[in-house]
Amino acid sequence: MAAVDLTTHPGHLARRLQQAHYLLWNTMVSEEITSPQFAVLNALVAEPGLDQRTVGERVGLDRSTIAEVISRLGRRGLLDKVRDPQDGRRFLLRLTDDGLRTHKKLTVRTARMNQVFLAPLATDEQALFFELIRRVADAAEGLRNPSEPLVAPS
Amino acid sequence: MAAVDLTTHPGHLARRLQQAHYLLWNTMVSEEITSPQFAVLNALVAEPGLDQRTVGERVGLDRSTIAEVISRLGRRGLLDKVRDPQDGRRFLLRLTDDGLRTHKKLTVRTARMNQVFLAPLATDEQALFFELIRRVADAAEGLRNPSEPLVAPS
DNA sequence: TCACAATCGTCGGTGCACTGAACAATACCC
DNA sequence: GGGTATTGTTCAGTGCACCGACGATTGTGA
Repeated sequence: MAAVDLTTHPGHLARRLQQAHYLLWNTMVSEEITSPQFAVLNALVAEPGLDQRTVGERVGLDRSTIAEVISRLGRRGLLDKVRDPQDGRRFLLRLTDDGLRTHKKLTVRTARMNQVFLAPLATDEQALFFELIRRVADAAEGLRNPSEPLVAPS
Repeated sequence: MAAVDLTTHPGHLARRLQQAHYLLWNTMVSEEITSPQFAVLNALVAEPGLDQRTVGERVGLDRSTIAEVISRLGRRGLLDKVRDPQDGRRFLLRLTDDGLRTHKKLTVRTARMNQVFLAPLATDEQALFFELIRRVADAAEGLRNPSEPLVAPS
């Protein structure tokens, strides 16, 4: 009666998109390393020695989640945690040689997977796909922080 | 060095999009009922008396996940599970009055949330947004079933 | 200097999502 | 009619994702 068409609900579409990606990742990239784990490896390739919180910021994960992901990567021997001698609250993170190798290998496979994933779209549509999703995600992300005012509050 | 730009990775974008949606849903729709739970309510408004597996199929959840979601909705008194007298394996699902009321209330709020969520896009861009995501998700979903052959195998 | 606030990490709790295995009920086929 | 396959549900295990609370460390201001 009053039922709604979920195909016009962005949340539902986003969930389905992620499921589809999860499926393809598992078959084409790795069954061991997940996509968020790869994102963490990638962040540490770009900026070795980051602390945990900053890595979470880079890849878009909160403190609790990033702690678990990092703990799994550490258990697999892909990264090292060392206390920051300058600031005893932080752990400095750095990839091991194994971590670097893994990142390199997965980078190749991920590129292949992305091609397959985006194959249904023409090249210009792919660019649009990225842009539209990014705009929506950025805007919603912006609603989270109460928009730091341009003028300092009294 | 060999780090990759995650903003051109559809999986990463999909994850961020869903996080953004989760955030907005929590603040604008409900802190109790989640988006997948609403999808289940909606499926049962459209087709009362479905069994668990079919509901999962409608909303895109596997058997394990749908079982948990339904168990939570049942615990909240939003739906009833009854053994199918015709087929003792199934449970027939039906919303309670409370479930119907909840669905109605959330439908209104969800519509408002979708407007806010999609506000960064012009109307024609929103249509494109839906179409592009749906095409990618459908295609990947299609890869899952090994494409039932048109000609029966020997 | 010393109390107070901010920051980093951890822990507990909830919920989504998948796989693989087990179990019960039904359907099918000889 | 009875053995076998199929189907619906559940359970155990793993992993992502959030929140709120807590302890430890650092930074700041009176």
